Amino acid sequence: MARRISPQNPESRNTTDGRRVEQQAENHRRTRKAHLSEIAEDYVEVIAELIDSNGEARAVDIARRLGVTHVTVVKTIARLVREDLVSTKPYRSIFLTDAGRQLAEKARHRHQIVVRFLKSLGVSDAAANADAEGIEHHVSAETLQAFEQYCRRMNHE
Amino acid sequence: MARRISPQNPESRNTTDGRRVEQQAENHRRTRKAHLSEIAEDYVEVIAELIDSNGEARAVDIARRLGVTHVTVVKTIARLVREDLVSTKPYRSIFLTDAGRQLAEKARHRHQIVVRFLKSLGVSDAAANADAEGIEHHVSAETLQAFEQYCRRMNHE
DNA sequence: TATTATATGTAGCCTTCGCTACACATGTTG
DNA sequence: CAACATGTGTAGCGAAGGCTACATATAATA
Repeated sequence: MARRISPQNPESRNTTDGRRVEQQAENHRRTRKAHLSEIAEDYVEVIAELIDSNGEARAVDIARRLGVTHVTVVKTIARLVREDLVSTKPYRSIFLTDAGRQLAEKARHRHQIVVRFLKSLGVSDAAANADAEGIEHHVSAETLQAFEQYCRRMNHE
Repeated sequence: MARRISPQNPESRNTTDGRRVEQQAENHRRTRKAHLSEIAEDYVEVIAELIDSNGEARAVDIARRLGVTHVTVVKTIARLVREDLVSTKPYRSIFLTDAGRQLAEKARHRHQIVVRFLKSLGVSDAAANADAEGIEHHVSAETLQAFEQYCRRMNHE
């Protein structure tokens, strides 16, 4: 029976390795935390879209666009109100605060860049749109800039 | 007071628009669902790493690498056992099933491609590693292929 | 305006990932 | 082998996103 190589010992715990492991942990922590913001961004993005096209954002429409029930929307909106991204009044539609509008703008901007970038790479429209939905939330400023640069290079030949 | 543009009417509900909205909803649904697999992939990836380097994967080591407590690991591992990705015995370390090993291999492969791709684009090592952690789970087969192709083009000068 | 259709809200449930605190098993070492 | 360190397990909590079922409010229309 294969027993422990380095038993009960927190793996090869030299400092170099420890730092690498801590870095890895930090990346995972960041990614997990990002997940909370992702949903917030999706909501404000959709809300901004709806306000632009319909003049207002109603819970049912948000629900339809996100593919959830209106109950889920109501609950999540409550969180976003707590976080001061949107505001509501009972039985009235949903508004963005200044912070919410800013976040929506940022999200939309990033989203567009990612889509454009993927298309420039030769990815189909459908896949570009689908993948961007997931990717956009995990792109650092540095990477986003690299995406933009690539698009520019492609356009200027 | 601004009243409804198109009151009580599920937005401009012509068929064309309806299809677009349904597509958007579907993308969001997929992205949300992906989140469950993400965590599974992170776990099997780390477990595979640990088995390679240490000969075994212990809960504490997984915890350290993912930046969570061992309790969280134990709980999540229970789910992965239910999903037949890993197997355990009380007070023994953690093993991958065939399905788990396969998933780990796939995840690792994708992860490497994404990192390599980002670096080829000119992104720093740190950012490439950090962003890949989030991006890798949202890259479709088609996009992954585009990434690989780009890397190949870069290497062949 | 009364009826009906649609939107919003509330109650209460599930699941998942987090956590702390404490109990118990296993390994290491004097 | 006893004592101590370290790893594993369990109880019980919170926050979030999801849901169904039902109640209530608002809007459209006969």
